[in-house]
Amino acid sequence: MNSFRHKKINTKSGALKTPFFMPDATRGFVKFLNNDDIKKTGIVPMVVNTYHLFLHPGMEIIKKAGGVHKFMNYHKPLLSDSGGYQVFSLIHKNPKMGKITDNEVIFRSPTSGEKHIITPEKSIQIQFDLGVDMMVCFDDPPPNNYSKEKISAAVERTIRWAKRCLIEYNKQIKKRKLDEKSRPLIFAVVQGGEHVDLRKRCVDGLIEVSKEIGRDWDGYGFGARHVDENGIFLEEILRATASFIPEKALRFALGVGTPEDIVRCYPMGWDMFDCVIPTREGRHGRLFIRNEQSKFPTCLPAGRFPMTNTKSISNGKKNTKNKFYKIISIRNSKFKKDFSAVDKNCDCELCQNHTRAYLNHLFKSGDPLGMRLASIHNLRFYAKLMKELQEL
RNA sequence: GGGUCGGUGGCAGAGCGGUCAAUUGCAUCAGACUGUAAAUCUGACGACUUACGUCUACGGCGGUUCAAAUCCGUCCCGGCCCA
Repeated sequence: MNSFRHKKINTKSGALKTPFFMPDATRGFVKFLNNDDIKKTGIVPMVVNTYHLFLHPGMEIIKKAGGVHKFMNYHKPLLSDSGGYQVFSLIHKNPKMGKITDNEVIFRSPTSGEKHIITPEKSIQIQFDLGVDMMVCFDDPPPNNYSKEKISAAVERTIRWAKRCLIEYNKQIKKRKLDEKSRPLIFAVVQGGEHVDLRKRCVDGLIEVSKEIGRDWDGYGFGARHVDENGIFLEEILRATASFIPEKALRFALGVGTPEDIVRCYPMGWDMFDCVIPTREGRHGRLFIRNEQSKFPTCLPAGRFPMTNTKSISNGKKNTKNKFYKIISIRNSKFKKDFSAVDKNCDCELCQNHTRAYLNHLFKSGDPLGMRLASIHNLRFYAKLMKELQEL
């Protein structure tokens, strides 16, 4: 079953081989890093966010700049998230932040309090204006602990919205005279929480939509959270959902994840990943280090690689045994006098030039340089991990 | 020498009779983070104890009071003003 298919996809900004990881450049930048930093990590595609860029700097500026690539001066593949996640992270988590109706979502800007209405059509229009290479349907990702009824309602809404997105997509393609080569790829999103039957229903509904409208989805995303409330990876849900998705479509595990989660998802058929973890954890002083003793990835295809849950249910503590990597918190006092490299086998700017003691000092001093170097290191870790997966 | 204002936990700085082992910030020590409201957030932070709790603490000593970081006396130390 674990067929390691390496798909090659073509976008107007270049080709990509799966699997690949995209860091989140939500507002058009990866915090603390410039394009040269990104390039040196080996990372190529990135994710930008429709809602955040719509708010600031606003579409007038982006259009005037000639699209988000030109604005960022980043001319490699970019995927835009639709703003659907903000329905979850802003509104579902805090109803004061806006309102969801069947027709639209009213967001209250977290910064200004200003109200903005996003509809599926508007999200797609914005994404075309951004000029990205890959776009995502506007969806409604409910928290996994909602009742099954509520999650089912979100599934149906997500399907209805996907239809509106696809209609708008076709409209924009026509209006902008785009062809197969120049059009952005479009991804539907599968909701359904922790319910396999709802995930199945969602994929089926999305397939129906594509038949009805007469255009296949280029890919399907796994929506909402892929871990339960205890942080336990929803292995069976991810596996089942991947199996429901049409074989030739791309499978995008939105928001996945830890290195461990990515490595687990890939054999299930997931091709693309994005996550804030490498950069956010980096900014918070947590550095990923490859475990030399680990036999990964050579034993991965055989399915014998230890895929321990990050947290065990019984005691809530981390199980780091047999992991192929570990994480150090560089702010911990034990690194104050540690003059070794963060990872002596790493070729990133941090590990090649500085000691743990120095990075500890940078973090203790609160200087942005520490956060930059840590982000670079973690992205380098992810880039190398993806390369290994690509070579399986 | 006279006057005056002050001396509080690693630092800064609240409290000005009981609800004070003492607000808050910083520092320190841990932890969390999964389609980024995150350079954020949470917890611990006098000693001993798993905990209940006990002890020692608001410059020193001595008073007043059922009760003092808080009131009084005195001494020591510091800032400012006058000689």
